Amino acid sequence: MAEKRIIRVTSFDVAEAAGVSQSTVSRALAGDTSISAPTRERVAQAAARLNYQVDENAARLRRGRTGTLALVMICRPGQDRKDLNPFYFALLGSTCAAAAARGYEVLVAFQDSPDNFWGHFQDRRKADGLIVIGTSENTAAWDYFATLGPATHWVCWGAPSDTFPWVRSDNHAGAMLATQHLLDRGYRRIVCLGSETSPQRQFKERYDGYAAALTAAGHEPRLQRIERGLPREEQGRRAASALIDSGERFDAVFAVSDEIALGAISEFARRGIRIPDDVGVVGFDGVRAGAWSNPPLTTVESDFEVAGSLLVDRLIATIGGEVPSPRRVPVRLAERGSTRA
Amino acid sequence: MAEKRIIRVTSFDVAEAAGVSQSTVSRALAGDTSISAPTRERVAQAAARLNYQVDENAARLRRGRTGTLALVMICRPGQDRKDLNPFYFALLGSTCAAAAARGYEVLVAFQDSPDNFWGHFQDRRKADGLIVIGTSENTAAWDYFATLGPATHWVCWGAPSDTFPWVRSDNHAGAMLATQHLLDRGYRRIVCLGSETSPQRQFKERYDGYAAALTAAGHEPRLQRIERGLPREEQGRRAASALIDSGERFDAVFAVSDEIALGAISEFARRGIRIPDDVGVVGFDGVRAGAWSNPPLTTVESDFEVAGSLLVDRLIATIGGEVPSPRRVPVRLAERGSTRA
DNA sequence: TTGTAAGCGTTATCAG
DNA sequence: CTGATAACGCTTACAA
Repeated sequence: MAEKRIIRVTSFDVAEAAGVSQSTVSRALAGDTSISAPTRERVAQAAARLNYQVDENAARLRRGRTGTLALVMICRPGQDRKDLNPFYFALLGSTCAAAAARGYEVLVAFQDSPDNFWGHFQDRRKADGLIVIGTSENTAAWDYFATLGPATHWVCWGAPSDTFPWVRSDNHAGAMLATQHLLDRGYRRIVCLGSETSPQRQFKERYDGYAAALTAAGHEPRLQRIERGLPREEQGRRAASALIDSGERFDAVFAVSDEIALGAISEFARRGIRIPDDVGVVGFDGVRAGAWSNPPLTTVESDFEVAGSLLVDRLIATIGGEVPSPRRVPVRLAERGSTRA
Repeated sequence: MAEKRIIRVTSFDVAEAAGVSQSTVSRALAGDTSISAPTRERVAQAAARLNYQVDENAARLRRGRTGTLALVMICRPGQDRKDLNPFYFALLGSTCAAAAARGYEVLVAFQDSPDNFWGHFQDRRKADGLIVIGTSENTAAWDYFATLGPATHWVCWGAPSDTFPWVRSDNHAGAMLATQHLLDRGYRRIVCLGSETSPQRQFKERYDGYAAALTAAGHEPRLQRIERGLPREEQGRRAASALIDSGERFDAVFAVSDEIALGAISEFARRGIRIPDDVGVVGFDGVRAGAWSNPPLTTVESDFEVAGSLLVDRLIATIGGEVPSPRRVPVRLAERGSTRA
């Protein structure tokens, strides 16, 4: 036992300084009500004087719980951190905030490919549960996380299938909101830029919402498909280009994501099409960049504060042994300049 | 000892299954070279069969190290997570990636005000060290972190003073790059939108770089001050407005941050000033939104991948007992549409 | 090359 | 209300 080790103030030292037993220190500091006020005070003072802080590893070892949630952010392989959809970053932030508000800490990991997929946070007692956030496009990642044992406590955002324990935006309602807004502004030939077959499940839901609103108004839904495997903005540019070249008339587009919408706007501008006069554009996500585009992008925003809270609450419920059902995050329309006033 | 507790596979179980002692299991799994190949194999198989995973809390308690770095993101009080400068999010991502590459995990906390400032990650053995990232505007936060004991291992990005152990962009060189670019494009009356007194230390360095480049070229530096306490974009709008109203001639502005530049661009547009023909604009930071403004913003980008690596490397060096010196992150100019081609 | 045994610093049970 | 004391599951010095 001749290891070299930094000297550490332990609860024994505090006990000695306060003239009580070590277990009393533990109880006093943990707020156990059975400890008398004067004792508690003496212990608190001694602890403060000695700069004592509980060793969380020892506490967790003993308790069997960590008070930590792991958050895995799934990226596209090789993708620059900077090009990650900003919505996910906002969600990361609100998740951390929600976790903190409930007394949990968050361990964050970015994962993008099979050589770094790893979800054994709970098995290793690094965390009590797992939140997985990220693009459904990375199917390998979802295949991996689907293999986690049934004892694993977890929730996810953006799951490609309903077999995952998910929290999601109310995509259907949001898409209807967007479509109805376009109709209200007098647009009639409204095309959806998106996909009904993308692993990005949300896209399908958004398309369905769009189609439902349009059909209800007596119009024909029309889908301009995005090409797979490209950056979203490029998908938007190409879809817009293809739409123009098709020769079919249209006066508005609903894009299933802001980045697609932004790409479309730039293509329309390049081809001399004026927004919002010739063509109206609505996106989905509420990313920051949309506020700076020309014109600023009208979009459907998810309440990402609610999203973070819902993720954390669901996970904590799961940890507590409940079997919570999937949840939807409410959305709202942010009217900006890409649709007529 | 009648606690209810979930049954857990321990290294004893693996030892029994493999027919070796518990310490041999520990060594075999840790890759200790003294263990013979056949034994190692038998242990690995048994562990796999039983789905055994090391309990990190026990391991850390014993080792005295956590293999974790804490990252505190300082926000403006009350600020929406979404309005956080996107550069910080990118930095968060690259820091996590750099940490993972070096075998560390990252515990993330967002903190904004005195009631949630907290830096005792190391004292509580939750982490081996601390990375603090955030706006210098939150002076209360920096006051707090300055009180951490000298034994605390930490580094920060965006410190308001040189007494902090920092990593920073090469602001001076970046500002010179931006200014020289404007000169090369034929702009002559170049005004800086910024501040030399902001707690945001980087702003002063950027102003100095701008002034140095301009002076070297035989021109007069000129500063249009931003008003404190407003959102950056609004600061940009007002500074641009004040500059126009001053009546003094100018043909370009160098803004000390992209968000200020973006605000200025929108004000120039509102007042009928054409960019880049009437006025050239350069920003600093390389935020995503700049790529979507009208016209897209020419800017100075820090290499945030390097930034993350540098933060992590410095911190690990500090943990290892070294006394590393401050480091600068290289920058580059991203030429886009807000300056003449 | 492997086994034995001593902690790491808590929390929780039990007794008083 | 408080004090002994037994784990929690691992890593590592030491012995064989």
